[in-house]
Amino acid sequence: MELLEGKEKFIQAWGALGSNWGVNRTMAQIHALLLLSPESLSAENIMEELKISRGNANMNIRALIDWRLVYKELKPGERKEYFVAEKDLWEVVKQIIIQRKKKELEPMIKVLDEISSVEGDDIATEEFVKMVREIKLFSSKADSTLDTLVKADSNWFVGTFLKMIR
Amino acid sequence: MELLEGKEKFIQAWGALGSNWGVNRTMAQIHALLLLSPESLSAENIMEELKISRGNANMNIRALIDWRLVYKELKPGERKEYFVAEKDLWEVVKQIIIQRKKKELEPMIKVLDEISSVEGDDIATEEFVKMVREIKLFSSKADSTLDTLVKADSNWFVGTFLKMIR
DNA sequence: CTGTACTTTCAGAAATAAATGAAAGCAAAT
DNA sequence: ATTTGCTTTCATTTATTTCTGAAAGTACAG
Repeated sequence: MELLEGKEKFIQAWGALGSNWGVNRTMAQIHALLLLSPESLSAENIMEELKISRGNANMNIRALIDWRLVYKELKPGERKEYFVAEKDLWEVVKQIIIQRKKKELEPMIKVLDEISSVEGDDIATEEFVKMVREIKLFSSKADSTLDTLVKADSNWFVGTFLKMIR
Repeated sequence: MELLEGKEKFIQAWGALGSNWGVNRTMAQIHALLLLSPESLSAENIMEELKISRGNANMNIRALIDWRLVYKELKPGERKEYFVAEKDLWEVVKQIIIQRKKKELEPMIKVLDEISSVEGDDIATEEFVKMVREIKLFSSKADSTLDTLVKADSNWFVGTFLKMIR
């Protein structure tokens, strides 16, 4: 296989994967391109390689920076901005967990808290409250487990955990 | 808060959560409704409660069954089909992991295998292959870790794991 | 201050995903 | 063999998300 073909395939695949992970296709493709690129790339470079518009490139680069999956790099003497991907995949996964936990899990827990104060003395209400409490308990556990996971370092994760769990 | 209002809020929140997890909004709402419902519901019931069309209800119930998050229940003497949600949340999470791993992670690993055979003796190719191998290694580790996780039982997970990890 | 080299914004266009509802399928009941 | 009660399909419509490109913004250089 040719290098160019391989690169192309990787970008496609990473894009498809990302689009199921709260990261849109283009965002993931930019990340893929940067992952494969040993040197940093400019917005211009990215637009050309992925054949996307300036606006699209800009918006998604910024989003990647917000997610801390990409960093800005300023070359001395140059006005243009360059970008580098976070290449430590464990760091990438961690960031995604952190972001999505904040955006999804935490609001859910808040709602569960609110609705567990439903009042009424009938069976239906009791059952509802019981279920909600159960879900709340599970979510809280998931939340703290993820916190711990995120604090754990990469080597620990891939090494020790795997052994322990077997 | 009123029972009805609480129910409504939960369905909304679960729908929003689901829509970020490869489960579309309506699918997640149906699941939420069934989670809250101590008895099984018919397609008709679901259509009414969520105010959705027959086709929509049917398609999403089907999908939930495919994901093993909902089961069919046939009441003796009745022609109509009834549905119940999987209520063990750890089971729900497990199913989602299993399905998404199959649909996303495994194809990614396949692509990584393919493209790690890129040929060429220049620096660029070498760097490409190195990066791809690294990603492949990480993905395979994630894959087997998830396998192990899925095999572990709920109590072990929420209990022992949490203690161990601290 | 003015030009230059960039980055950011955003209204509208295009692409994609999801929902509708009527028609077709299916199988138990008569 | 036909009706009846329900499920499934799918072409069309509707909603949502993403992308474009031109215009506006920013800031350094001369």
